[in-house]
Amino acid sequence: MYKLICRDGSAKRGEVSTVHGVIQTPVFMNVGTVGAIKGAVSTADLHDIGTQVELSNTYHLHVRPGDEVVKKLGGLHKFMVWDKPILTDSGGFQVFSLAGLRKIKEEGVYFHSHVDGRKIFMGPEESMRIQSNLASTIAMAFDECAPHPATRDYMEKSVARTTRWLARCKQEITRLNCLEDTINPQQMLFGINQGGVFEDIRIEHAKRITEFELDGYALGGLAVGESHEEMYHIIEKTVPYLPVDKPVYLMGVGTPANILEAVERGVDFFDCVYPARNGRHGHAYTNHGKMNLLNAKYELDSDPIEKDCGCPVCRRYSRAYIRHLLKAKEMLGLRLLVTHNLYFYNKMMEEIREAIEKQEYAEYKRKKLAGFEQEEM
RNA sequence: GGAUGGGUAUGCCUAGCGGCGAGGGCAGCGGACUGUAAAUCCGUCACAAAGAAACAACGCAGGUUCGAGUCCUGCCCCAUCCA
Repeated sequence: MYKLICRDGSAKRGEVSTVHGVIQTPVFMNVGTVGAIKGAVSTADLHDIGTQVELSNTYHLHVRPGDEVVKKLGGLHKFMVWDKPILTDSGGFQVFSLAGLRKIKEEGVYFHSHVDGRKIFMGPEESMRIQSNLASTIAMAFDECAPHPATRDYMEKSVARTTRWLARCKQEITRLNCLEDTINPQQMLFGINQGGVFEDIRIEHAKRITEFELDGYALGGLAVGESHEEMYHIIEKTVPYLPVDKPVYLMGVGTPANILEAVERGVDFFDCVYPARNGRHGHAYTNHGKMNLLNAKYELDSDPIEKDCGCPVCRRYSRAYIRHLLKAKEMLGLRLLVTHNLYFYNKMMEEIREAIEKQEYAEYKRKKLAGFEQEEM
């Protein structure tokens, strides 16, 4: 259930009530693809840094350890020891990212497992069944995340198929939620809008998927190679065709700046591998932009990543120490950086929610973006 | 003193067995990454250079050869073993 608390321009401040608690939106979901945030960050750590929703992946958990295993162990929440909401991505993104290992058909997608090469079939029903076994709070519809660039013809056919798949997803999850041994019979379903950078296809598709009366709607297939301007334009043109009383989720996005722009255009949910991956790769997010702690200039820098940051890392450790850990390939270095980055994202979302409530979003966004442009401290 | 094995570029390790204008790794330095096949990948790493051509450099000195990091001789170092 989505409750719209207030609006500031197109920006929305809302709440999503779920069986695993209330999600304050706009929200950034922390990505833990295989049921773990890469970088050795535990679910206990996630509680400390204000994470509201964890995101895991249908395809990856199906390959290993297997969704049946997770179900036997009581579902993903119990398995990974996380009692707040979990959103599972459907495997649709793997249709895009594992392009060299799969074949798309009307019935679904044939993958070669990236782990051992064995053949895996996943269609809408399979994806829903897996997600039901995982018992996530929110399941995503199985879609094709189409590549960019794509021809108009390809996109039209892909989107039409994604719509047909959505009908099958809806039917299957409705059936699964009624079964007696379903762990989470109140599992929610979000549909996914596609269409690449073709505005009219996006809008037409938005109208079509809205008819399914789902729990939320996502914009997929963005940030896959198109320019920021194209992405913002598509968001701006498509969001008005999605219901205002349902959460809108911009999948896989993005940089702090991307999020600030998308919130202004009415987006409620985000997720991105950036804070975790870039953290593992030595980058720290700050209010003054991104810093690469691997750079030689931090060798003797005894300051924390960010002086006024309230995260558990900045309260204790210096840039020089974290740089040393990264150089020494100590796992602790990755963990500290990823923890800081996720905190940074979570904190920014908190500020965003506050700014919308105060009807100061435009000003908040302007200042925040200006800060990112500043020279590093 | 004798035996054996070695000395390869900018710091370290290493490939090489007559066509080398010398390959790789580590370390260093820089960059990329957007619903995670990513603690990954890419670039750079003698001098000079916008780039191209050309040029320096395999412990040292000679020699054989059309051609030597590679073969031969002497010497200098290093390691291990024997006195």
